[in-house]
Amino acid sequence: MAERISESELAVMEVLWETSPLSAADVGQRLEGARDWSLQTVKTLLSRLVAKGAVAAEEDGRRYLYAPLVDRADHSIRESRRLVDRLFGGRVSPLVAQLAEAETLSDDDIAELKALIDRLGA
Amino acid sequence: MAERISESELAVMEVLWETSPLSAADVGQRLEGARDWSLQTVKTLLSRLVAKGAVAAEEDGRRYLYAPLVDRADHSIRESRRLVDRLFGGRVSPLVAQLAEAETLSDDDIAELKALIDRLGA
DNA sequence: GGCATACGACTACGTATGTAGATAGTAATC
DNA sequence: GATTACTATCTACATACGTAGTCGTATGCC
Repeated sequence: MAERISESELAVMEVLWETSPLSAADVGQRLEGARDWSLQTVKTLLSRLVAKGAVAAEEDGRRYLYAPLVDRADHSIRESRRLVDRLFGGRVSPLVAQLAEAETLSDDDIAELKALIDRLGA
Repeated sequence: MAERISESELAVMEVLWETSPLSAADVGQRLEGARDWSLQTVKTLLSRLVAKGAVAAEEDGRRYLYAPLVDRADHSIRESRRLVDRLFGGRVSPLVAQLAEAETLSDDDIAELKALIDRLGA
């Protein structure tokens, strides 16, 4: 359950987080446009996710319906923590500071952050 | 030059960002304790980094001295952007909000962020 | 000059990842 | 009942990554 989810696998998870349960064909359909994958590729990713315990496969006749077992927020947090730990010594403000300095923070981002911090600090 | 730097490679980069240029043996020495690697492993990582264009190897007699070509801040930003884009739709505040909610933000973090945001918003 | 040592280059090997083809079973259709 | 279509399973294969051993050569010491 603590296995990492790769980038391609994440695209599949996104679909399942959006709607689930879905069949492999459904997932493939919803990925069209976003990813140029054959259905086989989607199926491989799904079975790897099942093997990793990130997705549940429930039998539905001759096919499976897939649903996420990993919570989206949990996953995001774990990955974020990893990154903050690896790159910023575990401190969040340097991350924000560097993004700000690189001008990759929009005014909206800053306003949202301000509101958030006000709430946290209250 | 835009090649990704893997996790193990990052440990090597950290050493070089700290001090450079260094010989392979120097790098190995400085990694003792942090990573339980043989010197060969360090050398392999160094040559992969050179192949990726992330590290320069300057001849120094019969050995090389290695120095980073990639800037640390640049690297951190690129990786952070990737993560924010992949997991939070490119918006930073949800990242901070989720970390806050998961209580992985210390009071110090929050204070720092507050100061930072105040500066940015000024 | 011969031997130990230090160094880079080449090779190795298991696992993860990205991407997909081939195959076999089953259900539906003619 | 035979053909067709859909599904999952198995197999495949290149590249990346983690980790390291071997080899050849140059160097320094005795």
